[in-house]
Amino acid sequence: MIKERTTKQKTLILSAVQGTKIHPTAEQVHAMITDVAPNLSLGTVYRNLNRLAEMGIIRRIPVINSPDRFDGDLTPHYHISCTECGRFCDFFEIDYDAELDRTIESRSGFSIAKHETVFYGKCPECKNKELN
Amino acid sequence: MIKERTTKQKTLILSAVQGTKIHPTAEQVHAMITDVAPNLSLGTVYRNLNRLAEMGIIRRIPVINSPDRFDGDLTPHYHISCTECGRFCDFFEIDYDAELDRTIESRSGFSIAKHETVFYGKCPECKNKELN
DNA sequence: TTCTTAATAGTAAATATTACTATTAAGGAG
DNA sequence: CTCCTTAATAGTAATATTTACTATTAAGAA
Repeated sequence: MIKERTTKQKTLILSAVQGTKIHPTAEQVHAMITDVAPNLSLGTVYRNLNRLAEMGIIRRIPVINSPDRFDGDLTPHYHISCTECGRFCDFFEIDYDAELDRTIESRSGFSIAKHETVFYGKCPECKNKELN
Repeated sequence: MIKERTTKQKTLILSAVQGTKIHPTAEQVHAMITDVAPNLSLGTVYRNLNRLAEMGIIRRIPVINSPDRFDGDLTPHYHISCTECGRFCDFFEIDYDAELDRTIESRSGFSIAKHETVFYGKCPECKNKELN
């Protein structure tokens, strides 16, 4: 019984997301791949990113003033976004609070799968630029 | 010296966002207002929502699989999103962790203005539907 | 190797958002 | 209150961003 085929495109897209720390947008994933697979279409990128995210194989992260970003690192962690330059990076030093999910669950009646937290501020570089 | 004019449209848009708990999208804000101001254009809604959000008068909340939502309630609080039906609501029972912002700040070098946290899961209604 | 059909490429279309321009109107100055 | 400057709007076009559609390709079971 066939359910999910392993195609070159799907493999490329997944490894592109898993092989970078830039948290690429769909457009960026497409650009990263077109040199090795010039015919790979943007629609295919979107379709596979969506599916991979739904399956929980990659993460989708919505960000203020940015298209959605994708992260191949499933280790629960938070992100920081620079509101000046758009720089977007991991923050591992504070642990993901899984306890929080259970608390919300018991108090809201929802079943909670996860939470996404993004910190917004100015990166060191952009802070410096403002001094000039 | 003029800097910011108070227009009917701007006032309407702000009070629409402040007067609801549905966390409307830009489109929804527009729909909420067109009965009292039929000529108010969608572009004006976007322009004002963006400005109000930049000024910190309202909040913009990006959500997975949803257009950005706006919240007139500036009280720091978190949100829950139902991944089945898209229902989106406040969760006040857990306090916003302002401490977290200071911790990230000192460890990352960023200056942090805030963080946005959205919990994802299934609302009680959607949980029930699945049992059938 | 054959065959079924999931998945793709290519394209069109829908959705979401921003930009542009003639016109309107907010509000300071007289 | 009236005039005047120009910020802001309406209306529209344009630009993302994302999804849908269809003929064709190719994964992988038999």
